[in-house]
Amino acid sequence: MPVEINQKFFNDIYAVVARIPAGKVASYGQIGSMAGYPGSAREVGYAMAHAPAKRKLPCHRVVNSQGTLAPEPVFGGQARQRAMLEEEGITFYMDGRIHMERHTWSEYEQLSFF
DNA sequence: CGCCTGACAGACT
DNA sequence: TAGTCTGCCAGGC
Repeated sequence: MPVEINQKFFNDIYAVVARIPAGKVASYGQIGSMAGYPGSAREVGYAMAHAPAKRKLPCHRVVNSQGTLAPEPVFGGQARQRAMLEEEGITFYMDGRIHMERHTWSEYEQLSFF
């Protein structure tokens, strides 16, 4: 069994990120809280930066609370990340920020009531 | 064990 | 609204 990420923190973070559905986004802080580590937004970002490709995590759906995209070097540029999100149905404001109020992911939305 | 770094967040000016 | 400062907490040295 390969070594990879043994840290429970990272594993828990990745588990939550993997559950983000297409067409939805979640902030770093939100992911941290849902994984059981409130106030660890920066660690979530660190985890994404070291996320092994094998996990196939939708890290492009994890954005900061302001709705702005990751730095240029990530995802091959913000335009690239934006394109991926738009393909999933995410909409943006004129200034380039994500329409957070409309796309932020809520666990409850996973429950099918109808 | 101490100090710096970071794909953040929220408060403050 | 934008720019700056401080708090977070694990990882790397």
